[in-house]
Amino acid sequence: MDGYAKHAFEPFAVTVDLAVFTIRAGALHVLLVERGQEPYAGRWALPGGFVRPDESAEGAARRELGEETGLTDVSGLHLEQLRTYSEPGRDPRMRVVSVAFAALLPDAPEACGGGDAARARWTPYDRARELAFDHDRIVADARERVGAKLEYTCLATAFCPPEFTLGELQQVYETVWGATLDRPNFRRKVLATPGFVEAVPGAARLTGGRGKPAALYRAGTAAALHPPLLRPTPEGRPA
Amino acid sequence: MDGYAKHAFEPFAVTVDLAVFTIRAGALHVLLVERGQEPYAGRWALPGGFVRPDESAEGAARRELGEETGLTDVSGLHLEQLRTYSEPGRDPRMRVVSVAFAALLPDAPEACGGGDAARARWTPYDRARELAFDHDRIVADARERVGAKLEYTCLATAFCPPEFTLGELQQVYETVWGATLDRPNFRRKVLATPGFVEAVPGAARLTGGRGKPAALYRAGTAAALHPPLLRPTPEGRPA
DNA sequence: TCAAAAGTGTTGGCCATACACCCATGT
DNA sequence: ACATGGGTGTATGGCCAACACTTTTGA
Repeated sequence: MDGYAKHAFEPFAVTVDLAVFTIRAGALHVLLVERGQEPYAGRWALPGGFVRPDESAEGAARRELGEETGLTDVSGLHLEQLRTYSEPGRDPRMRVVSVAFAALLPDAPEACGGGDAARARWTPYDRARELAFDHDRIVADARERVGAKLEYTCLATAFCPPEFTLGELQQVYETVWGATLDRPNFRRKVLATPGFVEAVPGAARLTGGRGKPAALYRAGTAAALHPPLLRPTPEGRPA
Repeated sequence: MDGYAKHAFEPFAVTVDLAVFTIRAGALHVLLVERGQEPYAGRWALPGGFVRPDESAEGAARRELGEETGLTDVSGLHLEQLRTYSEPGRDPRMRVVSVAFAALLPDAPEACGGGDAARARWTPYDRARELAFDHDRIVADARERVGAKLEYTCLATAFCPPEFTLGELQQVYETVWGATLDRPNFRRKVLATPGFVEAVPGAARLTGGRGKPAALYRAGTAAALHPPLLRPTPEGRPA
């Protein structure tokens, strides 16, 4: 931080890029926007934009999130800094350093595509390929981070509406991890963690027609998960 | 990323800040430099500097790490992006966005204080207070991250010289966590994790004069730790 | 009456904690 | 001889995966 003067640096542009996830129809989806101009015109990309002079990167990310999703109250949504991508040449025109964020939403407000992007669309994660710039990598990093964080934080509730059933919560895990979990054990683990979820005293909701109505829960106040809820070892890992 | 033009942004300065940790005399130390000019002249700060036009933030961090520590081969050392600090006003003069890194070194090359900093010094973590800018927060974030990563990665070997004893490795954990661990159990857990450490076939080294000579180990190739090595619950946590 | 989903009970095995104990070296 | 640190053995208890079972609804 020493030895700088006004001319000691070349100006950098600082942007934010957002990997916004939701779960729809049992599949992980990510919000993409279609680029209207070169470079990468017509290609899909992560939403994002410039950090303004008077705001932090977090502020910019939250503002963009609101603009792109059309959500008015974006204050309570989970937004997490992922990492910063700074390779020279990641934008062909100029030096752009981008602070990437991961955001999690409950099943999506269908409306999206406000802001300055041409179009916006929820895309199944598996089909979010060949994105502009280095966004393929960013979205892969974000997905890995989200998957890992489900293990040891209470993050999964961020994918759920304000009131949800344990079955829905379990589907979040199963969708993000691509694995199936044992329902009785999942239930016990969640309920055994104080502050993960809290029961809603009143009603019970129908699951989708068939089956016993499930109890409703709200997100609790805890942030960390002790002990963690580990994803099943994919194959013969020593653990 | 849409809608930019050469004038669409105010120039930001982009810097890196490094929280470089080592273990000395059984205590966690962090590398600090003394600032030679305003603001915060005379105060201690994290080493760091501007990202140059032709290098990434990682490249800048590695370069600064070499300059500040005097290490010539800095290629194998653990360097990890922590997060980016971008609050407006974190530097009183101008808009500076800083990408912070955490680095881990084996017991320190005594020589430090090259580069453009006035002086540099290894400081016990507990005395690294009232640093310049928001560096108090950065160093605290870095310490927390390192402590957490010891649980589920093989990172601890980054604090050790190329060949080390299990006792030294255990001291890394005990120092960073501020807890004592059971030696037999620690040993078993480490050896039960394939790729964490590998035995050095040849010699055994004296521990410091007294005691039975300890076997030597090298860092293995594994990155993750399954199952994790959890820090002892400080006090009656439900886990 | 059956299917489907929620929820409860139970058991067996694994692992980790705690601690006892032996080994090798310097003083 | 003893202190010091390295290393091995072992048993108890807790946790968890697996699965059987009951409950409540819609069709």
